[in-house]
This record gives sequence, structure tokens and C-alpha cells, in this order.
Amino acid sequence: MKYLDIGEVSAKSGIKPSALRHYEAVGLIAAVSRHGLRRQFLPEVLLQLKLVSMGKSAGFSLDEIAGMFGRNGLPDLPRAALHQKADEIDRQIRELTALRNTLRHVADCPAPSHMECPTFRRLVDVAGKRSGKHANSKRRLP
Amino acid sequence: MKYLDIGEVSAKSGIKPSALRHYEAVGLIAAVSRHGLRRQFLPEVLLQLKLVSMGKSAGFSLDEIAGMFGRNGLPDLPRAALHQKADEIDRQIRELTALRNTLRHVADCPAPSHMECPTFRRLVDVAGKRSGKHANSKRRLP
DNA sequence: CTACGACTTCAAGTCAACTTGAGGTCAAGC
DNA sequence: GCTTGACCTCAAGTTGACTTGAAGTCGTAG
Repeated sequence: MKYLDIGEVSAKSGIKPSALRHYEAVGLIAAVSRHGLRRQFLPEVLLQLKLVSMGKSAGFSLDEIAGMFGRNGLPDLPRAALHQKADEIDRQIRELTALRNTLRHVADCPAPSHMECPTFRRLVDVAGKRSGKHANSKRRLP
Repeated sequence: MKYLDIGEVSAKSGIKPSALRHYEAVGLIAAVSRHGLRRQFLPEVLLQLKLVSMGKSAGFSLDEIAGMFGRNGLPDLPRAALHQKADEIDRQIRELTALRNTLRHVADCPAPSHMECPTFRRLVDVAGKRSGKHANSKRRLP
């Protein structure tokens, strides 16, 4: 009785049905059954989708998210792997913080050339304390 | 004399020449001149590239980054727009923090089903304080 | 009992951000 | 003066994450 069909999940999550089907195809979510042809989802799926979108905005691929939160929305990685993911996110938070500070600085700094402003260079350098081979990102407006 | 050619920029920035040419094509960076056919870059470009990679890891598209830091690597947006970008980043930092906390929690919480753990639900809800229509991300390993 | 609308599948298309490959240019060292 | 290697251009290919379109399937309201 409390099953949701794809349209309801879409309405409540703000994610298009086509995207939800795609998520099912790659194993991020699963329908509990079918009503005729229609997928029936448990309300739980909304929570799982929240995790998915958190992961996405963190810059993880769908595959990586599936790795963090198994097919059921429950993490199936060993503790250490999860902490390592958390560390990655910490690093990303530090980078974002540096970028935000940089933006606020350039918004307010009256110097003619930021490239020569020591504050600016220091801000940028903060992010330089080892990023390495990392996250590439992109937007898509539904 | 202190011009860098693309191979040097690539070596010092860790960004492939093909990507640098792509960045030039979309107006993110610019060569000051050519030596024969070869692009000559100012050392400044390395700082600009740092800004670009910060922006990328923040989930901005190359177009958006070009919007924040004009063709010269210097921001050309009005103060208010920059602060608005900074606010967007703040929101993203909050989401990332929630995700990291969630990961650390699930790594350590002994509850059998996280979906029923109140701490878990609270952590997830923290991120729910309105994201709206937002950042989609992806990885690409060079 | 039929029409409707919300769903279904599947193949193909799109978009960003690059990468790859073929074929060409050129300055510097021998 | 010729070879070499690092660069060049331009078109086409790749990947991830979807979206779109055509053609079909249902169950419920009238």
C-alpha cells in the first residue's frame, strides 16, 4: 500500500523518472516489485536518493557512490575504506574553503592586480598543499 | 626569456598538453605569443591553472570558472556576483560536511540497519536543508 | 469495455571535457 | 643541411550521466 511508483518518487525527490531508471540500471536503487509493468519503490528510496545526491555533489561518480552505499543504500565497505572516503572529502572541503576565501578576497581587495597581492597568492597556495590527481566536475541542469 | 612552452606548463601543473590546448580554446588561459608554432606562456599561467583546478573540484564547469576568473585569470564579476558564488560554495561545503559525517558514522555505528538509526537520519537530514537544483559531478583521471 | 494517461523498453542522441590519431611545421643540434 | 623531437591543427572518438523518441503495455475512471 505504501509503495511509490516512479512518478511519486520523482515528484518527491525532484529527480526525473528517466534518471531514476538510469540509477536502477546501474544498481544505485532497486524497485521492490512491479505493479503491472510499473516499478514499485519503498519510501526508503527517498533517503537513499538523498545519499546519492550528496555523493554526486561531493564529486563522486555513480559507481563510486554505489561503492559507498551498496545496492540497498547501506554501506558495504570495510570501516577503513569508509574513513578513507571521508578523508578524501575532508581534503575537498579544504580546497573549497580556500576557493571561497579566494573569491571573497578578490571581491573585496582593492589591489589593481591580484596576481601581485600577497594575500591572494597565500590564499591560492593554501589549496596547493597537495591535491594530487583529483576530482573533475561538471553540471547538468535537469 | 621567461616564457614557458606547453610542455613545461604541463610538467609544472600536472595538466596534459591536450587539456591545456582545450583550456585555451575555451578561453580559460591564453598564450602571450608563439615561437614558431609553439605557444609561449607566462609563468602566471600556473597560478591561473591552480584557480581553474580549484574551481573544477568545486564542481563548476569550465564556463562558470571562466565567468569567475576572466580570460586573464582575474575576476571580472561584480562584487555581489562573487559573493554569491562564495555562498554557493558555502552551501556545498555544508553538504560535503554532512556527507563526511555520514560516512564516518556508518563506519562506526554498530546498528544493524542504518535506515533506522536516528543519528543516521539526522545526519542525512542536515544536508536536506534545501539544496534544490544543484551540482552534478563526475571524475576523469588524466 | 474502451479510452486515457502513466507507465514500460530499447536504441539512439546529447553534452561537457577531454583524448587520440593522422599528417604537418619548425628550430636546434650534429 | 638534414634529422629529430617537441610542438602544431583538425576531425573524430571516448566516457559518464543522462535525455529523447518511438512503439508498446497496463489498470482504472467513465
